[in-house]
Amino acid sequence: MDKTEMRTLRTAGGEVPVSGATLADVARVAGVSPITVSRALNQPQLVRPNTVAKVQAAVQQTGYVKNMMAGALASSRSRLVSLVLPTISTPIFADMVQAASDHLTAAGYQVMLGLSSYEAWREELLVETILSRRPDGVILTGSLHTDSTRRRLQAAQVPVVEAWDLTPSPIDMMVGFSHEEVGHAIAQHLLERGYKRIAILAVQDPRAARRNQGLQAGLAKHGVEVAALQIMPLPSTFALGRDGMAALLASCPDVQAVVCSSDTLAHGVLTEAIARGIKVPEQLAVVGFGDLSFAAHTYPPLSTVRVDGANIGRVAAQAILDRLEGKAVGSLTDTGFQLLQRGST
Amino acid sequence: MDKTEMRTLRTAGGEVPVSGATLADVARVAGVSPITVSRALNQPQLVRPNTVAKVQAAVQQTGYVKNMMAGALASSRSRLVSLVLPTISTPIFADMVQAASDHLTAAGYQVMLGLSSYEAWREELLVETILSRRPDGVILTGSLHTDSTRRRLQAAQVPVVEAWDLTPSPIDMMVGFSHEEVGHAIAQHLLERGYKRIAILAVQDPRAARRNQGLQAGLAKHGVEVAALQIMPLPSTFALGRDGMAALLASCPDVQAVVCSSDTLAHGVLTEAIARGIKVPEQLAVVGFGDLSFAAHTYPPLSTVRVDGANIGRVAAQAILDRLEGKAVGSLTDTGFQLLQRGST
DNA sequence: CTGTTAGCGCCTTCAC
DNA sequence: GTGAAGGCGCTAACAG
Repeated sequence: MDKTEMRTLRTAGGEVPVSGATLADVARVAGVSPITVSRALNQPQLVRPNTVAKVQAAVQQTGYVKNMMAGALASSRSRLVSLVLPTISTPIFADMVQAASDHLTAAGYQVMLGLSSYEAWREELLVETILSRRPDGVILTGSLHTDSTRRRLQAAQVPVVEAWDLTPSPIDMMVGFSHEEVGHAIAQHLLERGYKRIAILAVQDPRAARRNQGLQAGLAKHGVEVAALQIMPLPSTFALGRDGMAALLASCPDVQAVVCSSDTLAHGVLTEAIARGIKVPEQLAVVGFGDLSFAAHTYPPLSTVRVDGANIGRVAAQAILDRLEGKAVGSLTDTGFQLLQRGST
Repeated sequence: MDKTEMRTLRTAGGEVPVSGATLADVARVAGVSPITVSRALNQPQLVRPNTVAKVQAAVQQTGYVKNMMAGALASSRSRLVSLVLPTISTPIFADMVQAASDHLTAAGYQVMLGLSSYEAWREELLVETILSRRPDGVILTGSLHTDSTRRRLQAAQVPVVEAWDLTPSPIDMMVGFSHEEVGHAIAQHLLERGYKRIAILAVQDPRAARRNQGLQAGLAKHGVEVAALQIMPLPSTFALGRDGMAALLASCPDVQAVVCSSDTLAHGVLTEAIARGIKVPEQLAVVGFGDLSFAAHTYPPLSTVRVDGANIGRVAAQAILDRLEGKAVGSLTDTGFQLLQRGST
């Protein structure tokens, strides 16, 4: 039996071999060439089973751990996909990350996370750093990026998905829905039910702003103006919903419907209303936005625009993977949304 | 003016240089050697300002993007830190990731994310893949890992933080608190207030189980047994809280207090109670666990065990960074917890 | 099926 | 302050 030079580390649980073995070490132990080890590990079907076994034994013996940094450099394939988003504290974003991560991990890719806090300059810095890792794909949030960000991504010739939006000129691919259309749908929904004094409670998110524009445009067509507009600082929280509702009531005590930029906010509005003895939906309608399972379980259940964050994550990841495999991929994918009426309107 | 070979890409916005420039290309344009470019970019203080300027100009001109893969291989410093956790859908975990990510990004590191869905075998696979990237640090969740995971991490000689727990034998470093103590604190809190028929509603999380053990042990000391124990499948949701409460009431209609494994669950319990006309806290006490700002804003406000996820993230990240800079770091950091009484007990 | 050769792009170590 | 040589660990391309 070969005696490879193998340092060990004394720990509570006994001796542990210190990883430092390279492909060459494994090859020496297995009595084959380095490239054969590489193939036995990465494309075993190209190697005789017998040889594969010898290599696996040698891997065990040496405690070899593959070095993907070296692999990535040699092959220009990093097996890394970057996700860039404003925050993961919003449930729909968390759902998306979870789904994208699961999908990519299953396909043998690893996820790099970049959080921009809704700030374009941070996103720009993140993208710059991210590209220096030569990711095989980048998934961004929304369609608002600095020119520099767009240029860099294009120059990098890396598959890019802009998620959560649908506009005519993507950097590369887009997976999402039209926020203006969401606004229109809400307008129609409320008008059909005879609501007139409609207020908006939103955080400072550019996509929420676009939904609000859609809503206002939709209402305007029927001669209705928004009764009150309350913009809150990020991030969207339950407490903010309660505070925002209080502010809204102060400026417009006879409001009939409140449209919120998130379910979290809407839940706060609901709670504030109930705490004040306002009956929902008899005296007040509340509309949320998101994908929280609790929207169906609040008391009373919340009407909401449902968008499937997990699906967006899955589709975005798949778009990257398809592109990497050379498959043709549409540049615009509409994941749609659903206006669900429940107990609050 | 040098005419470097520079391919361009025709896009909607005009011509964009295709990144493909290397250090050597930049060096050629700047009229210096590659190593000088490297220094001008990474340790400018070692290079004459004049030279730095020339290099920066050449970088602009060539559209050079640093290749950290090559850099990592040559220097054995990846500037990558891995976060491994069960899910990011739980608000306290999301807070932790946000804080750790912010801290690491500010220090020039990038974050790799691994989600294990509370499954040890997934964590094991993740750690294996992660180590092949040669991260400069790894932050895990909890203290329950397979032997193989522990061994691999030790062998890799990489700084490791196990977050969210505090047990006597860390792999390397630990940042968290004792879940048994949380249970004890809750027991004491409830007993002092005269509660006798105490029920537990929890998801299948090993740390929640440890809190429950602490609670049961604390109660047992005073001769009190748990009136009902309801374990729900993961993940913890608002809806699950309502369902769990319903189940609890079915098996124990006269329950006086419900202790939940998360605020989300507790909020569901609260809501179910209110929907049934049960008065909180007059007829029922509810205790949550977490760091949600809404715990203070539910109706009525929720008593909860507050743990600061953001702080855990920050401290864990800092522990990794300190270790990388050769500073001495304690292996056990107790981040503590706070039992906050509000309107629900 | 397996091996040889030749880099990938950068940084370390030493020299000047 | 700047440069030359060599190598980090792996894989592409081509032989055999």
